[in-house]
Amino acid sequence: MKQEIARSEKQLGAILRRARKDKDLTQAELGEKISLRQATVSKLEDGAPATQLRTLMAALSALDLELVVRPRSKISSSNLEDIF
Amino acid sequence: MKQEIARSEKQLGAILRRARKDKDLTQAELGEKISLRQATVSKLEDGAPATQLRTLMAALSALDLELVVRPRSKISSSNLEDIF
DNA sequence: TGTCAATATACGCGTTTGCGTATTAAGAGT
DNA sequence: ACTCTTAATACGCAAACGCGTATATTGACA
Repeated sequence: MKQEIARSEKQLGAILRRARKDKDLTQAELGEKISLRQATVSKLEDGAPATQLRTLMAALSALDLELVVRPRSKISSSNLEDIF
Repeated sequence: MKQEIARSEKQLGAILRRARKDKDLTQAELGEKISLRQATVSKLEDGAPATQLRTLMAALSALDLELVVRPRSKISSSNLEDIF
């Protein structure tokens, strides 16, 4: 899986949605794993800015993902190393 | 700057605190940049689990950081220190 | 076009945010 | 010990969360 960059709640939600679908899970199934409602997963993936950190971390955990914090790259869409 | 891994709100808060100090900013100064109170920055860095995504993303932006979502590595960096 | 699965949205509720304002506690240095 | 800066905590408030429950709405496909 490619490393996905998120600089906004919307981007983060989109990444989570893709990751969930890659694992062939429905929002309800993911919610089941982490004791959150399907509706809550929906809002998270939509990128609702007031979503709680707890919700994000739970989803990441269930999807076997982790966060990396790093300095912003010059080019947002991709890595320079990938180009050259 | 090395890439820091966060699997919990607490770890995320600790990373943000280090990044802020590296840039010689006080909580109040960081708050000023993103129109959040010093108290709000304090809670974020403490790893309050119900902190809003908006708050996280704003802080990352002001610190010129970005998030990367990736599959979990086998051994987390925190565990590495315990082993060696 | 109709059906079914999946996702988005709604209501009332208890909880917690971030707010303004302010105070308290902790750290660093002389 | 004292001072100055910085960080943590407190109060009351409006807003939004995630909850249970339930209902739209969407999308895919026979």
